[in-house]
Amino acid sequence: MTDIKPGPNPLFLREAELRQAIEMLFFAYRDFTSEPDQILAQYGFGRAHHRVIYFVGRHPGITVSELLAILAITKQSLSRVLGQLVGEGFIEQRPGERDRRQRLLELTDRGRALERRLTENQRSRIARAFREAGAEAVEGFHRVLLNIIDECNRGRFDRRETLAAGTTGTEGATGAEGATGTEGAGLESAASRR
Amino acid sequence: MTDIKPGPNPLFLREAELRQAIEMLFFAYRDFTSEPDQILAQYGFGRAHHRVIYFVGRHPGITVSELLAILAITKQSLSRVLGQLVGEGFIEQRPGERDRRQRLLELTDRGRALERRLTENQRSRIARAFREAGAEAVEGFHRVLLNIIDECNRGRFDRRETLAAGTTGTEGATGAEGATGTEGAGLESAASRR
DNA sequence: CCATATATGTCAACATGACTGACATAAAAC
DNA sequence: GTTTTATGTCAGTCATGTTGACATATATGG
Repeated sequence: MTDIKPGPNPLFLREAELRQAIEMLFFAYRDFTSEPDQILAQYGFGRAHHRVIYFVGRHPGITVSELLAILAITKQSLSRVLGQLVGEGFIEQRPGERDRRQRLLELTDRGRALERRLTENQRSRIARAFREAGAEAVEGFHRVLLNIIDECNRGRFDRRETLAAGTTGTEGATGAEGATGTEGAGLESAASRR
Repeated sequence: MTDIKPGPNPLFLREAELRQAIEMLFFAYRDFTSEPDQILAQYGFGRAHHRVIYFVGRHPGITVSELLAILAITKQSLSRVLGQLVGEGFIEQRPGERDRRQRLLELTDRGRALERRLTENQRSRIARAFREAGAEAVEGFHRVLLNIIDECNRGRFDRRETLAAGTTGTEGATGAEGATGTEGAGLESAASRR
């Protein structure tokens, strides 16, 4: 009873540990999204807009299909928010070069500004948490979180790809290629889902 | 720390690391909730019902106010789902002893069965992730996640309390007291919020 | 005892973001 | 030249959140 786990019942402790993790995920995700939500409200946007802005910013030149695969929502749902974002000048569309049916998506300057404003918030929250928890904890955080994610979605977090995305640099015209490569695996599973 | 980051630009890597964490939270939370969502759909329920069932199960005898403070939604929103759960026999209400205005909430057998079914799913996902990541990683996971949570909500995860909840055992008639004690701090902040 | 505060419930209206189903168009592919 | 694919769109529904106003029962403090 003095310190931790002189335990009367290790199963109870394990139970408590799992329950705690469940609740921490709930509170962490809620707190993590609440500040951006407030910013978005100023623009008349919601969390759905944030997700679109985020992933378009992350994968410049992404196609609508790829975006749908990442978000795992219907095209009708995406259409509403994407339409607003394009209409209000946060996102630009341009036809694909090889396949002119595609509408490649990209942030405008205005979109990039909003993206920075929104993500900056979350980034600093994470950065603070990482700093306070220490490098070793960060490693464990990654490892556990990755294992919580469905196996079919873990491909998005391959060591190679993420680092590559950061080091290939420009992120401009080549973005489409990068996005296609990154989301290839995910596309299939999501496509089969709906 | 030794063999990682031979990197060309430590700022880029840090950027990538933060971005990766943001995305992992997104995917992890989505995958984490999707299976329970499917089960809930069979009952005509949604995620909101899950949250109510979960926290009532976790704090038997909890008051409506306390539940509102945890969920951080309006009483009108809660009323709808709570009304359904009571109406369909998943949750029971009884007047408070000291304060008869209160409606103390408790799961019925039926409610407990659903709670188990729902949470079992998430618990095994977390358990698997913990097992595959290792004890050290779990420690880091906890530390980081706790730091992501708003400071005012971290009180819910005091070492003492969680373990106490696990070791006090019975979780029956004494639940009301336990719940009141556990959520006391959180109540104020949320109460002042709306 | 009466006035006020608190715990809870309820009605009504609305916004967001998801869903399904059906249909349309342009371009690619075979 | 038919079929498939990428995308868009119309129309309706549902779940879950919101605000605002008001009702009721009980507690609490002069």
